Amino acid sequence: MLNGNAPVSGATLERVQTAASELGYRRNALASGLRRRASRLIGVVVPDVANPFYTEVVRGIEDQLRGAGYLLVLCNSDGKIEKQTEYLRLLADQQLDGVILAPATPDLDKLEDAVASGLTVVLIDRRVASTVYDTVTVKNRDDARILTAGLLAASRRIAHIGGPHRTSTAQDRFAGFLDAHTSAGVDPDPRLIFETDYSEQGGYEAMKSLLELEQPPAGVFVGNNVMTLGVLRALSETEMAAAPKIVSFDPLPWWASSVHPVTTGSQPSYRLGRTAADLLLLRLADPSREYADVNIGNEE
Amino acid sequence: MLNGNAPVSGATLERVQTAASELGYRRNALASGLRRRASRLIGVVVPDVANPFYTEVVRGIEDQLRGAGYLLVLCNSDGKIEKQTEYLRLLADQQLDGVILAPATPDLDKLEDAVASGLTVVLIDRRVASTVYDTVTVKNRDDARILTAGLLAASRRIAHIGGPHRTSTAQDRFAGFLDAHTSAGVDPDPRLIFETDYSEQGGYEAMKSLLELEQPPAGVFVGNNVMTLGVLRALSETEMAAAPKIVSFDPLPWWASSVHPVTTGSQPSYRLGRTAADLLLLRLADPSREYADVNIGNEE
DNA sequence: TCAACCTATGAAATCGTTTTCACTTCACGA
DNA sequence: TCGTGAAGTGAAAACGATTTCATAGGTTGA
Repeated sequence: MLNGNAPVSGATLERVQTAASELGYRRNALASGLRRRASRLIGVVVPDVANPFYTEVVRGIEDQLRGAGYLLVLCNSDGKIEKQTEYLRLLADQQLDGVILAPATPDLDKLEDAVASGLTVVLIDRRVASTVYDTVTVKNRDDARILTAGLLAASRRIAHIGGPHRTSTAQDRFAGFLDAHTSAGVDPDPRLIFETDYSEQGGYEAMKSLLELEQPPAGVFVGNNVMTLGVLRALSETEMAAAPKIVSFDPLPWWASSVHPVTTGSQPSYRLGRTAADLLLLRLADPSREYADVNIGNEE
Repeated sequence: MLNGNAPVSGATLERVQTAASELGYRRNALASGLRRRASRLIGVVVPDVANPFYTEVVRGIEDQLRGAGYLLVLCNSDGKIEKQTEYLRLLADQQLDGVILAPATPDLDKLEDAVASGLTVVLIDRRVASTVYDTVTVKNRDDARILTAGLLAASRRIAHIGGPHRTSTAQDRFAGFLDAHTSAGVDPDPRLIFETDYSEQGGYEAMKSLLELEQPPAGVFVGNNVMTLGVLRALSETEMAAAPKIVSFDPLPWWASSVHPVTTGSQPSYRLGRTAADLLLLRLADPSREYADVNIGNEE
């Protein structure tokens, strides 16, 4: 009755509402949700909020959700499929209205389960092999190509430290890396290509290996910010006449002022979050809507 | 019945449970919560998740809550009392079991409302003028004293760029700053003392003012990490023979490798989060428990 | 054998909303 | 004046779990 759907007259409605506010009445969201089959809660599952990239994404989601009266339930999957699955299950149990998910793997099965249990899902950052989800990603391939081209302008020996090849982001960024080489007519040296797990330690070890080569690369393309932290650590441990130039995805605010300056594209993470929240709200309003696949650039 | 509280025999219970899992039965948390008057949801209200300090705190809370089967509802107050109040109200409406709050102001009234509406509250980071809350803070005064003493060992002209004096953290850190001066027998120069709002812009402007002095300070104590970003920006815009030494609260992982190195105490933010979550779980288990006021040091 | 007691079991009430439904009242046109 | 329709009202059902309650069944000791 208090949600305005009852066919009561204007005067009565008003009397009820003033009485309600005078008595300090507060609607019990649990009871309301049980009846309406909706909880006004949106889940967000990311690998790690401590990563500034995802932090900004979460921040963008929250700002957008707040306007629509939703609250945000935060979950860290640590990039592990088991944690992700467990969380999705928990979120479905809590009757969440929707979930914004940065999938740990492009594995579809687990996602299908989630959707089967009634969760509305929007994917961010990483793509999966399916077109039945709203998806928001950034221009990985283009940006990687541009960053790599910058390095190739100075030297032909460019290394690549990338994330796990099963993730679409790592694939796309590597593709951009190769694109730039093709354009420049350079054959990438396979000894300079490293695949790690997007971790600080992975970046550190890869960079160590590179520095131990007889002829270290003149430039290094690093696939994300966390690995770059490891790369910088490796660099700071090594004395060198000329350190390789570093370019990286996912900027951290301070990289310009680092001893070893890092060049990055501008990752529009905050906007990624807002866009994902928008898409989710749109789908909740109209479930039969066509699926959107938004690719966020750096323009604007 | 499915929560084990019913007086059913072992055999029957087991049969029901296997049947339930075979049918893929999932408990509806809304219905369960309505009846039990508990939602298995814990709210976290912080000024800004995009601040690495709070990010780590949130991460710690989440890790701890997950083990206990709770989910985390994240809210950014932007340090504004209105947003904080609105969120607390929303969280109470959602029948959250408890809230971990970094209070925007030491203002008690708004908090009392929240508690009156049935929310169990644990305070973090900032203290309020009341002893009826579990509180977890860090050793602000001691750390500030130690950091300042380090600067005073090199020079007697040390500046202070602090947060708003109404926050307990800013008060404590300033007190530590003064402690160090007293110990060293130095009178702080009031022209070197700045109070801002814990913002990047505030830090930037304060540092600009300092650099325009005839005799800039030899060292600067900065009250938090965000202001330090502004301080570094100001430094990078200015050519100097000898830049002032910077010490700051709340480390960012890269400050050691910055062009202008920043010295910090180690802010045990992750542990702060875990401890707060622990306290909240303890209080939920035993509401008549004595209130705890934990001060986390850097030991271990 | 029977009373007394304990345990297992199914039915029913409850949590606080929202929604449906049957019903009354009133106005209007025939 | 009566019938039709619209509009407002209050009661009751539903959401899905938990808790209480009464009852049935079984066991034990006198």
